[in-house]
Amino acid sequence: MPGPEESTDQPVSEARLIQARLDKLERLRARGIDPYPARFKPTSDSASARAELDSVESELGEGAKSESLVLAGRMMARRGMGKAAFIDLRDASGTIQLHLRQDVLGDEYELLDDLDLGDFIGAEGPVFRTRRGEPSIEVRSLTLLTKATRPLPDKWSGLRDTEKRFRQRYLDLIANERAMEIARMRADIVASMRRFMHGRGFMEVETPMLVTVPAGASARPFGTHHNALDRDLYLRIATELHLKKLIVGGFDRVCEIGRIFRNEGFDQDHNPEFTTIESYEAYADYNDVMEMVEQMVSTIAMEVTGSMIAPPDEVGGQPIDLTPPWSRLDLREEIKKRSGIDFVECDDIESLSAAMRERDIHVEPGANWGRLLDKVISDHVEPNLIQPAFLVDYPVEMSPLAKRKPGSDGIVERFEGFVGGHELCNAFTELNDPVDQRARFEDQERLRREHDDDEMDRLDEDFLIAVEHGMPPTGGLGLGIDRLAMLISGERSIREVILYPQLRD
RNA sequence: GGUCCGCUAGCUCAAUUGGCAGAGCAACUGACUCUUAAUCAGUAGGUUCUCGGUUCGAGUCCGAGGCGGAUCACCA
Repeated sequence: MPGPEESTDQPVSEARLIQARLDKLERLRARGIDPYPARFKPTSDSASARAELDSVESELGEGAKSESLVLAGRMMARRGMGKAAFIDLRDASGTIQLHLRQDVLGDEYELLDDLDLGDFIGAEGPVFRTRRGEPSIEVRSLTLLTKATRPLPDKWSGLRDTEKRFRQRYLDLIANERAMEIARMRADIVASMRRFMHGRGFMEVETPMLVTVPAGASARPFGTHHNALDRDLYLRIATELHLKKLIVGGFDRVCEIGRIFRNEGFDQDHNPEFTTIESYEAYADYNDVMEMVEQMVSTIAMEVTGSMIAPPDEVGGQPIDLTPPWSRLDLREEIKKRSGIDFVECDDIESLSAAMRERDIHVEPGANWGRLLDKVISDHVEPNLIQPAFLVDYPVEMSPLAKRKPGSDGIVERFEGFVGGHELCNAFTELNDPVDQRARFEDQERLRREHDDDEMDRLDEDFLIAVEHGMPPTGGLGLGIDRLAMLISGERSIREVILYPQLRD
């Protein structure tokens, strides 16, 4: 973090802008005004004031004035005309104009000389409509609430520099209305999701982020160290195994909304820390989970935006219709249709690699079979799934935690949900056969060694012991909340839906 | 990690072939009692991301680095 005031490094012109504000600060103090008063209680806000004006006008007709209101906010613009002035006041509900007159305010009008754009001020007075029709506060009392000593970004052009927007998100929020809109939308999405899950009887829990075995997904973990125990720990890469142990413990519907961490690159679809919801429901299977996902996502979209139609995934593209039911597509058939590759025929690394090379799909040297097939899916299938769809029934090789599908050799009851050409969720009928689960983990460990792949899932003995005690039939889900926020807001970069995205130092 | 693009005043952006670094907003001084990107007159404000090189002369060309973005690879 930079020091408090790096005046020696500061460009001269910026230092002069700051000094001008500090000079005003001193003048104010000299006049006995506290530039940082401890308390101020607004009785209204800009949106309520506008509503109040509509209400008194409908009652008393044009030229009506409300009772006196008290508002507080940031001064965003000023238009001075000598003995009168207009100020645009921004608060959390919007913006309203203040009208200040020297003959009304008397000595308090001089306060204006020492105010700057960006200062927080409080104003008291009735709301009225100017001759030009602008709802305005006729200010009878003006109070400085907080002096800002740095200048704001340009009031008209806003803040475009992406680096500054992400590193100093508060400036983005102040300068760009869209930034605030997205942040609100994301908060609404999470709130709506909680209502939905709680309404379905899910108990929301919190499980450890610091773990001794980073298991439950294929990903490279962040490592850390516990000093008192002198022991290496990892940041969780999934919440899956802890939640399933709660199903073993007897809860039949649990979920967790929380941050997980994957030590991988970041780009417009990936951030090293991101948020998921995972849920586990006893006596449900993956068909029940599919139904829940389409209900949940469409309900959230409706509650947050008032529509089940999400913006197109690209400029000029088709709007995305989230209305249930979503298509169920057999994975094997879909891969065949899109790439001509049949993974049942290409059942070893050599034949699959050969089929991929024929189609100019990059074959990563040393990759295992599941990883290769995943590459085929992400190259040829995923980009075509614009309207919401579930890809259903995955090969067991790439799904170590999913239950085998009865009567289908080598296939598990797993699905992934895709929207706008991106993966949204991953779910399965959970594997609860402890002998099979142990064998699957051992396969993963073997693949890790043979392919030198440190992203393979890890054997978690505590989890295996729990499953050996008996986990009822369970349907589980993992869904990316950042991706959901991108979908519903129509933003193409994950950085726009994360308030503080990862950047280089 | 590869390739490409960008970085100029607090903010948004200009700068011709390598030839005096500019504008709008913000700031400062003054005028102005219904403006709303207020208006009018004036003033000031620069490590052109950093370091090195070529050149009489570099914002501009070359090399290295930093940060950001796009794309490819990787990361389900």
